[in-house]
Amino acid sequence: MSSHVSVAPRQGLNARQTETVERLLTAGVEELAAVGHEALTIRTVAARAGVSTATAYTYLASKNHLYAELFWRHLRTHPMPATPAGVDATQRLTELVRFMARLLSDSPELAAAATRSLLATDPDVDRLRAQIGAEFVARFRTALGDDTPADTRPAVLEALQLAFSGAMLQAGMGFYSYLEMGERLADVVAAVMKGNA
Amino acid sequence: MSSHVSVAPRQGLNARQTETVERLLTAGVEELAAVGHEALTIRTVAARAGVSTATAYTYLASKNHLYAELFWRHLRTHPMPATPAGVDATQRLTELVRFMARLLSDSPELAAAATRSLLATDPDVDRLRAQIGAEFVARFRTALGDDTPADTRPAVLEALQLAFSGAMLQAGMGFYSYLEMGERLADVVAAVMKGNA
DNA sequence: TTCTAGTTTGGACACGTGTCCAGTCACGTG
DNA sequence: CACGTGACTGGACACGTGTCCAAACTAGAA
Repeated sequence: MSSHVSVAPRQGLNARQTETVERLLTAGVEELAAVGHEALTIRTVAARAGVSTATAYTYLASKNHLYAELFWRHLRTHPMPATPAGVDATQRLTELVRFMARLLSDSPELAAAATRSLLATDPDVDRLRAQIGAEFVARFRTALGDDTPADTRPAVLEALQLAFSGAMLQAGMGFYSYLEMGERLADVVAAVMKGNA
Repeated sequence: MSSHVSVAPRQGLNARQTETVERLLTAGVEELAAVGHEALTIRTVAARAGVSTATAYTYLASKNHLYAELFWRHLRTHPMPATPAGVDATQRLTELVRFMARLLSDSPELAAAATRSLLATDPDVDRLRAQIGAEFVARFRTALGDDTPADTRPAVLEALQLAFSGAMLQAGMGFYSYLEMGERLADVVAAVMKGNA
């Protein structure tokens, strides 16, 4: 147990704590939509949730932790949809990057905030960073399937996953929208898979 | 002219101002090496430079601006070396990603700080973000050369550049070292160029 | 119903960030 | 040398972040 009570359900929160956490996270989503990720403060989130700041900090180590947690939940509430049979890897990957781009563009403030917050060094963010990273890898691995020669598969997987991370960073920096990111990544998928399908 | 006197030389700083800026940036590098990017404060940098905090803020809009500026200078003091004749694109790109990885691993604190700071939204960071982004693209474009078919070249360039950005983000998140990043990217280059050389 | 223990609270705190300002300093010009 | 102007200063400020704590509240068990 870290210095903060984790917000992950498997840590054994009782019903009362679970309700407090849910109120905080819901308030986080609402406050983020209302004022954006820079103007948001834990105090305003706590007020919106109807709890004290001290209670908010019982569950949220930091603003970074809040954003990482919200992003993780956003990811989990948007699992990768199953692809129809008979679709090759390039198509699956293309669908995936478009899907992920839409998921990010549904909540651009959260995506940008999370990109930044996942670079933070506190232990609660560490855990979420690992989970989120693993989820990304899993989605790309599933989409890539076994269509690539086994000797180049790890490098292809890494190329795609890094390109996705890079695109997320670029969109977060404001070079283009998260939605446009999907189109750019579709072209990248085509280029990467050209010699590797 | 922004609300802060830009630290870029072409903005016409006089000799006295130029000296003050140089002292601040040198102090920034030293303080970063001494205490790391999270513990560093503009106040300690100012003290190390022998100027007041208010003076430091005359030239530096924010801590983010300081890191972006230091990173830009680091890039510029490490221009991409010329490659010998007769080297193909894959080899040039491989050398480039290794060179860039070494450049980043020379100053991991700065690299991690800059990755985060370049996500900031203040105008002084905007300018540096554009410059740094353009420098990355230019380096990859030069290394890629004309060896790739013209129809796929933009996507290949983007794939490589995004993979580099993604790797930088991952290293900044602590998934692996900046030096290891070079080896990973070398494999990625090979995979991407496989069908595109 | 009472008791106990865990949860939450309001308020204060230390610290950092960036801003502001009247006064001082430094330098160039006449 | 005196003057004017821009650069710099010390100190105070407002605000946000995260921590701490004694007291109050809540819920479950006996």
